[in-house]
Amino acid sequence: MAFNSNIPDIVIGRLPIYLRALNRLAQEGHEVTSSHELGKRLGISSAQIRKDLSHFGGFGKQGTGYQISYLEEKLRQVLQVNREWEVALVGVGDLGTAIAHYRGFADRGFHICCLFDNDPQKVGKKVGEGLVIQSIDDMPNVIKKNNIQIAMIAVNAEHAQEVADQLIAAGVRAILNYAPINLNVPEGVHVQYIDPVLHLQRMTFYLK
Amino acid sequence: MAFNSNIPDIVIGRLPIYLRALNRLAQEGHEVTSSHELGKRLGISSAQIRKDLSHFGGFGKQGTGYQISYLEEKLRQVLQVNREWEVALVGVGDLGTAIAHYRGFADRGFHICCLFDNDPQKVGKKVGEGLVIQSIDDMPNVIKKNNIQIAMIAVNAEHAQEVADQLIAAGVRAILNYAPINLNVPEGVHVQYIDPVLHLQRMTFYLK
DNA sequence: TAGATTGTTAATCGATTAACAATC
DNA sequence: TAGATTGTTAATCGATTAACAATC
Repeated sequence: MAFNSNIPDIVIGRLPIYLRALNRLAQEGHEVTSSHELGKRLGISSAQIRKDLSHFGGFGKQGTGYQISYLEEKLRQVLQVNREWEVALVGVGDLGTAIAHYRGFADRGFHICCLFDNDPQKVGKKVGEGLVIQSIDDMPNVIKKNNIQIAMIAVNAEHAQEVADQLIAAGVRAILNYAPINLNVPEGVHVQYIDPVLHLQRMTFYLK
Repeated sequence: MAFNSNIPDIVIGRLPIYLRALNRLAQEGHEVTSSHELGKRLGISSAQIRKDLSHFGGFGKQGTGYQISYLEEKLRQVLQVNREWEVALVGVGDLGTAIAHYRGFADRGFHICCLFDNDPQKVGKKVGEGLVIQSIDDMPNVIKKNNIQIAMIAVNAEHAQEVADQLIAAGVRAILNYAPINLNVPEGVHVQYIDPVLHLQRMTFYLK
């Protein structure tokens, strides 16, 4: 897999969307689809879908389209989601607790394996399926020992950068940040942001 | 405000990010900033920030930069977030409950004013600050009566499109969709998506 | 005044789309 | 074979960046 360097990030960003749509099509009983059908569902041009996929190989057949199960498998390979990933969650307040309870992560291959909080009152408490909240002081060691590469940050904006720095120092390479603040991270570390208010603010521009 | 039609959507999408960073700078005690400082924090070029802002007017001063409180005010005007918005939430399962409890929406001007669920067992129950879950059968009337323009969908993927159709028929023009599925909506209706797993899948591509 | 930074134009860069030969 | 759809190239479109006059 020597293609990592060439592919635009914006293309990578669309692959999970394609994969999700394929899952759905399969669930609905389809076995085959086309760039046209997929594009119609997603509001994306068929040309773009074909172009995106062509970065990784020819997965379709002229005249018939794509076999869904095969394309799913290939996209999972490309995205490296054909395995289970261990994920650390830092911050177990309201938001962190909700995340810890959310089934959607484990269902799709992301297993939350450890929880951290800096509140001594919370340390030792159980959340959800028997996960015990650990002290944030132990975070670096736990991350290193278990070779955890992915973390979610659900602490407040004031502590998010500090937590990120510690996570990265311990070896984390991908961060999903729920704190409403931009993180500064070194080259090679990936950050994605979840801030629902940003999405709402983007839409109010068009209202009235 | 006759600029709505000309501005690229991608520019609109960055304005909330600028606004968030300005809030933060103000909180840290800054009174003035520059496109360079802002860009450094956000990982965006200063030229892009100046270009983006220039779509809406000249908010800075040569030599000194931008007065933060003034720029915040202007961006809030542009985005129409200098007021409170009423938001409906559909689906009060685990995820919906977490959203209903989350303070971040109200804190930033989005007031969740009504909850709907199709489970008769849940209807009538209170969630959070005295909000009562209403039947989804009453949704159209409540939305219309209160002139609600924004809704969040937290039902499962199977019901999301149907719920969206009903919301739109009742007058909703902006939807924040937490269901892991793409929605087909008519022209003039805006949809934004929250699916944290998509963000994780995007990052695993780069790992190892 | 000298230094700094804006707002804007023109140049560059990159992403999307149209079109079509290949082929199932 | 006829019809359909891919994979790919070239053309178009749009977004980002560099550069600088204006000016605080």
